[in-house]
Amino acid sequence: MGYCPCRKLVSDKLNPNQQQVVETTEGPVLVLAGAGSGKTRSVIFRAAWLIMEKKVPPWNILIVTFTNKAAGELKDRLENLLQFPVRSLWVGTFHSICTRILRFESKNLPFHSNFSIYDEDDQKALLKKIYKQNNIDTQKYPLARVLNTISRYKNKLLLPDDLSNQSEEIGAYGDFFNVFLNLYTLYQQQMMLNQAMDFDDILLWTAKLLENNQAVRDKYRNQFKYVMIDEYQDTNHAQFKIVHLIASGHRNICVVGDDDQAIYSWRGASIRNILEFERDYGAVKTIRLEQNYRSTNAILDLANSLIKHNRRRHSKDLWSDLGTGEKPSLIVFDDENDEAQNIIKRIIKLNKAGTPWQECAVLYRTNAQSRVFEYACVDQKAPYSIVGSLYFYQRKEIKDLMAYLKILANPRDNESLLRIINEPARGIGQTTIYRLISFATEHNLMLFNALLKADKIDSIQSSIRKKLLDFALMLETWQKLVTKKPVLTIVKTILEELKWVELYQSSHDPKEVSRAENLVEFVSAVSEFTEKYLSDNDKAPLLEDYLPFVALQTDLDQVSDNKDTIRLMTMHNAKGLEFDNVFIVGLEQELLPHRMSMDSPEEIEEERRLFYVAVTRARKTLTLSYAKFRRIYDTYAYTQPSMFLGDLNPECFIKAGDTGAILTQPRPKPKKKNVLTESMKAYKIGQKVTHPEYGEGIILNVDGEGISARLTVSFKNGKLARIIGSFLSSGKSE
DNA sequence: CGCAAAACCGTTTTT
DNA sequence: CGGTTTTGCG
Repeated sequence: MGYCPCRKLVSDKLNPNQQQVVETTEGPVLVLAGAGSGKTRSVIFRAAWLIMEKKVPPWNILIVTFTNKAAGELKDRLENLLQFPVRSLWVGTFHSICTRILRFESKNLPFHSNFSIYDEDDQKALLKKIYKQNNIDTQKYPLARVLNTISRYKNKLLLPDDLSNQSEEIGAYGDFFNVFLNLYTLYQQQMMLNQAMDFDDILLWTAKLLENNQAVRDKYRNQFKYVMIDEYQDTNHAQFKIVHLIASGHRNICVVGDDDQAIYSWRGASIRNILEFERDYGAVKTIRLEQNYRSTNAILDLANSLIKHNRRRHSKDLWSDLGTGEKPSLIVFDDENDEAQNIIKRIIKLNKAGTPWQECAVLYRTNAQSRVFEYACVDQKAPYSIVGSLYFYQRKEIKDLMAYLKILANPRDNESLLRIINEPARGIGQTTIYRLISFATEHNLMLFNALLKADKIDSIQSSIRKKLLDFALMLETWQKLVTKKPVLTIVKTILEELKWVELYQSSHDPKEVSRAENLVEFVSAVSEFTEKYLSDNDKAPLLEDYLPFVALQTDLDQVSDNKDTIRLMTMHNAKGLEFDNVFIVGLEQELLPHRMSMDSPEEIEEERRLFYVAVTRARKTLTLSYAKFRRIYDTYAYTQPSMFLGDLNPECFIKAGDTGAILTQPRPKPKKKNVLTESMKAYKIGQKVTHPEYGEGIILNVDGEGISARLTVSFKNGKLARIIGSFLSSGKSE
């Protein structure tokens, strides 16, 4: 292993500016990197350089990426380059890194190391309860607004106490503020009681810990001697603070960003962090990467002509030596179905001509737009993946199972306990729960302990007291396994003992049956996690290793990375990715820019940047489209083309497909529902089928008709899966 | 207490 | 439109 690949590779594979990024290891470095300018590559080489040339031990390096996926890829590529594994290197998102620190430093915090992590749904549920308990009007104080306000304060590192002390300085007065502050206070109290943190808390408590505890701060300052932050334009104040607390001592910090790609200001991100980098860290070496290695000039010209309409930006022009290439096109469709069907048709054509499916991406503004594309893919039998949708972990049954896991790891987590106290149904109703809570409050017990004393609650009739106690004892038994058995065993035990899968399976409601499949799929996900974990560790993961991972995991689609499928995703999700052929759809006013984001010039500029991000994902071809009609909720309405189309230099694209015919007829006629041949309709329960991947199986359930039917199939290999009819290859022998 | 029918309500984007 | 939460009855 004495061979050092770095020097030669750096001079061979990087341009002079990129080399500077790699070799400037000491002191603050600001890399202004345009889209496709090879910034990830520079970061990877820089890490390799530190390790190989500067002999920096991997555990002294911290790299923060924007998504878990990016972190995984970065580590893989780095190990690939180095030809040896770097287990001790810290690479991850702010949230995953902070969670790690918080768990480790719990003795210095008001939280124990197995604190729960609450997602947005959990937050809402908790806050709703607080509303109810305090008789607060949801209309007058909208939940979403309150949560959003809480989030904004947390990003500024302001807890309820800080607010009441300095409400004068922040100029917060009035009715709303008072009620809000009360809600915020109660919310934080409950979170503490439950030993739970939301996503913002994770950052906030890390920042507070580093700020207030010198020993801890020194420890991490010493540990992370070299810090690199990707997508710095999308960091918020809390994140800034965390980095600053760690890096302001040694000042070996390298941040990479592009103000033109800042698309998260709604989450508290501020380009201030880029603009003021010099002020924050002193003499900065600024390096610009403007050569684009991704797209043809036809695409870059269009991108440049778009983004120059933003006023607040560092002027820069991307250039590439990849030739002119094909001119982007703009296609106008009748309605959203027409758009989806035709785009997929085009992709199929590309595929027939030799383009892999995975080199085709459809990018849209809102998740809701994915549905029609999903249908179109099913209709036309094109394989697809929806990237980054929360689909899986957001499902009720998955969240229920997760609640079991959370309560086992963290018995103080009352929210999780209440979620599953009667799930699956065990005859514990609202009244009982109410009495249980009263008992717990009266005796100052956490709910779980109250449950263990259920036989002492006189107000509950004895048959139900027994049910409560049985439930409590069951949880207690499992709890004893938590530190001894791998998480996979725990999950399987829970499912088996509750007979949960069987319960859902035996339902007559196909939706319930699909819940059974999802539970089974969850086991696969845990199993997959276990395998991955074992490649980095010596023993199988415990529950406490799994929970933080899964709480911060939003896209399940890492799995489908190597699957050859069409990629459907939001423009936000496309950040950092690239494809040969990109289709940007729904370019209409109120969709892009979105109707919630067109009140101020700043918001419009952010929407424009979002469009810019989408455009710059394309390597070879770019297709833009909009529909003249679109259904929103239950009404069809005319649309207006996006104002951003007007920004584009008309010479940069070709307009096609607008016949104007539709205008003579205000309402598009409803599409004929799936035209199908008899043989295609023939899916029946009990029928034998063959799937290209899973082999032979028997249909357990049919949901829908024809090729778009969703089938529940039990395969010979033991797998239970939910499959779309068109993916089965044969259906004989009834 | 469980179940079915009936309101209800929501869509920006994500860690 | 579609999914979840609330309601009202057995």
